[in-house]
Amino acid sequence: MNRSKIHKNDNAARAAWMYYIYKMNQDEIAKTMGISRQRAQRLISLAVNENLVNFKINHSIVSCQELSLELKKKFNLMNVDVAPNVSNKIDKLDGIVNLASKTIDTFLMAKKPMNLIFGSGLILSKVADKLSPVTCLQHKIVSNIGNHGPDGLEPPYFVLGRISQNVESNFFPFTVPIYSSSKEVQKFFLNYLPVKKTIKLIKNFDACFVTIGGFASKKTAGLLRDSLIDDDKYHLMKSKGVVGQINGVCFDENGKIVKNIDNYIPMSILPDANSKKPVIAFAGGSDRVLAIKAALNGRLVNGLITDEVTAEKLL
Amino acid sequence: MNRSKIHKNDNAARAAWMYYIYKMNQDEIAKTMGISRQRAQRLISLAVNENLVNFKINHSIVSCQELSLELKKKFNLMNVDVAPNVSNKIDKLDGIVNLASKTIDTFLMAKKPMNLIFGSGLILSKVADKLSPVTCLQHKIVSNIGNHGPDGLEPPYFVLGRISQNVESNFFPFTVPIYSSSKEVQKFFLNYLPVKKTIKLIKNFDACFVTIGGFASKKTAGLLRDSLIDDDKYHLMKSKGVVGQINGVCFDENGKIVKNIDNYIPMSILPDANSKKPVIAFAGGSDRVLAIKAALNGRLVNGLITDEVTAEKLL
DNA sequence: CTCAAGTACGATCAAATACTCAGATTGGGT
DNA sequence: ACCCAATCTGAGTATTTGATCGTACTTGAG
Repeated sequence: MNRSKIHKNDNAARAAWMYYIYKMNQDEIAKTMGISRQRAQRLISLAVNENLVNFKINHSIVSCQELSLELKKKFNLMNVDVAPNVSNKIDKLDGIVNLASKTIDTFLMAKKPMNLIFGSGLILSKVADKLSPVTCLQHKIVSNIGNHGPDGLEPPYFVLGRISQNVESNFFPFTVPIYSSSKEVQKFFLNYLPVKKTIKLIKNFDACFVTIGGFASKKTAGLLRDSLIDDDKYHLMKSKGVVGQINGVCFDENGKIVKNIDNYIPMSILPDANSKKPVIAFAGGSDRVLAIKAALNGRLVNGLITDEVTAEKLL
Repeated sequence: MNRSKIHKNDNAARAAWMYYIYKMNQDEIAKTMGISRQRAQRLISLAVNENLVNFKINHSIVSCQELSLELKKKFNLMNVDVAPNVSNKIDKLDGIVNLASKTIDTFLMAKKPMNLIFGSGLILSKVADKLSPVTCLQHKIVSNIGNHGPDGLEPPYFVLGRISQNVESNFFPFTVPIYSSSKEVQKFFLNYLPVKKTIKLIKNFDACFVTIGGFASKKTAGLLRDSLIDDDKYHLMKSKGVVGQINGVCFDENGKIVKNIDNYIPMSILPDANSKKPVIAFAGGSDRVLAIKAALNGRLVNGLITDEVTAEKLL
């Protein structure tokens, strides 16, 4: 955030304050600030786009509330949030993204220093874009998924980088490949000092946020779609019973991690969800129900933010 | 909150969610919910009026931020919040009310059981109306100002009652007069068992919220305006150096409590602001600057929520 | 059952807001 | 200093939202 942007945001926040809190209309705001009405309109819309304005609906929509309680009970979870579903027109993910970013905002605002661990995935990267601008130098923000793909490529969702667009904090990327193709490579990285340090941070986590990837079809398997694995590997994995993955770590329908996949040693460190600390998954969509259910049953996570339809299917 | 209202609020919340979170327009919402556009509009506006929608501006407007830091330092305060000022057209109080209700909302949401003490005053009653609907049976909500005036009249701002419109909790009114006119009356109430119990709750407070009343002129002296005292008493008090009051307890320009006013024994119990617990005043307006400054100097409170102009005058 | 009072409804219109485009301004690079 | 590109601006216009009003429906008392 550069200086001029801060100055602009200041005006935007002021305009938004007048609009949403004082309920003034754009004409009045324009007059008060000595600008044109259009400019006032643009400031307000800027404020909304820059996530300076938070809309919170302060009423648990009964059906979502109920779903969330049932999920909590059935899978013995710590945190569950269910976003209302609407029509198919609206991207289901938006609701999850909104609730997720609120949750993370809360952690970021906390005064107590924490190690906050972030995985990867489409939802998480959208969430990162939607975080409220904040400075929280007390925390450490750590990635628990490798920062390069098999060919040295940058993986598609560079979550930490996106977070740093909005949040001023201390960032610790995980400088390993998403998966190693040999034990030698794995060994090297596990003994590489910067990596060792990051692993220590991850193991001392205070909260962890991940997405759950599906495996049902070629289209829904994120790993394949993002060219992190090829067709052959995809089929090999399926034949070994893989139904989903978190940060590249594959698991079967019971949530048991599937090891021994040739040339595929996932490097991500998944925090222990049996601890008292939250390990929250953001995931939804009917093509992922199986994967989510497996992850919950295997207690790979202890919290879930999802949407109404998915929640119903999980029960 | 009766059953039908809850049901209605449920739809309202859903509509508001679609409008503010999913950014759908009223036409789309109407189609999705199978209702007319007008009805959708009315639901959204209902949601806003019922405080189901919270607008939070997530950006410390730089000048307000600075003022708040300076105030904190100058008066050694725990919490300070400054609402941006706009034009004279807009009621200055609205900004204070907004920040204040957010603050109180936070306390109400807390899981830890607390004794929350509420005083009286115009701002506080507006704040009460603006609280988000919530159930918090873990807390005790206690009044520390008497619930009847000198002639048995109900005082103008029945804050506890207004809070209970929005908040489901345990309420403890303070069943004494705002002030006693004789030591006998005072003595009776202080020994009256229900009162003793409430006093105990007040002394064990976890947070306390009050307003600061001015005394500068007949118009600005709330006590007089609300017919709790008469002209004679007002002049008597002024002659004794009174510049402001909290819950009817009068103090001079150093924030020292003025006692020995004939036939006027305020019954309110002001919590100790030298403790670590927050005692927060909601107050603003140029006619109250003197009173606010006195209260801060005398450390009758340890936190303040005010507006930009007042903050500047305090420095 | 009937009537009156109050509430809800949707059509219509006025007001407010969002978008578009063409000209103006700014700022970085040579 | 000049130029180009990018951004910003305000007028005009399209879209969306809010308010009014008369009708229809609901409710509760008699």
